Amino acid sequence: MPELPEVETTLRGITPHLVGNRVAEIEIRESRMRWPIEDEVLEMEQQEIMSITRRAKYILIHTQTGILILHLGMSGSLRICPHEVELKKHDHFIMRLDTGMEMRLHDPRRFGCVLWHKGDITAHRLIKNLGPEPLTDAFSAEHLVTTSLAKTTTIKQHIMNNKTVVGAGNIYACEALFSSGIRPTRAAGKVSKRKLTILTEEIKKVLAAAITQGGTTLRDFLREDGQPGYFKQQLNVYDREGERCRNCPDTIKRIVISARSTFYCPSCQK
DNA sequence: AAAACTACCTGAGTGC
DNA sequence: TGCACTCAGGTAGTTT
Repeated sequence: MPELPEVETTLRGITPHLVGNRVAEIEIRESRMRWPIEDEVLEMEQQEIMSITRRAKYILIHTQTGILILHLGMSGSLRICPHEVELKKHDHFIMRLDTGMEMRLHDPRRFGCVLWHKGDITAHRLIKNLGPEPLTDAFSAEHLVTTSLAKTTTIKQHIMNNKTVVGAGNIYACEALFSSGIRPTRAAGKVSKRKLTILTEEIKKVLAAAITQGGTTLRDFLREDGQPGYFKQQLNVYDREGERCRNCPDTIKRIVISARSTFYCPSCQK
């Protein structure tokens, strides 16, 4: 499952293949995704793709009359390949272009979605309540301090909440908390303003670094051209239970916070 | 209103 | 080799 850097990497990878080209054919091979893929997406056929943007982990493919909203869920990926390449199991949605290439949505767990939307995207039910983008000025230390005020929920849950900030998935939430020296279990309202300021910057830094590296590869994520990302080798705590901290002699611990594996260093994170 | 919980689904890995 | 079990990157929708 792709986190924000993987989604951004995917978006950058598919854009040159799609933008400016015409959709020749849409094929729905399996409509049972998080929500059914409706036949209304066929409206894309014969239309030119104008641009591709992203809001949180939603990829937005714009045509003249509407927007295709894609989400990769936990196991989704997009591939660009020539029409002749054999389809794989779990290739559920195909967008064929007039160039002879096509984009395929592959998603074994089917937690992703494919929706067609007409009109103002900011008013869409999935988009309208989202918090700020992490890599913009809208996500500031002041914003994190304000939203954390008096919160008794853990700081990890708080930064993973899409209303606080989007794009801090499980891996990068763990990593940013490590870099900031904050224990994931600490109540959000009990983290100092100084630490929240550091955390704001570390969330930006870890996401930006991962995007630069082309996203982290875990299990089934492949970039759109099939090449793996290279970020995993520089994770400090995620999936490193029992291994030595890269910053001190202590050992990385694994705990569970709201059913999600959480990794931290007991010495470096207070 | 906020926090906690549930649901969606397949496949990889582990232990017996 | 097979079976039972646990776990996995997300998040909308429901319940407390």
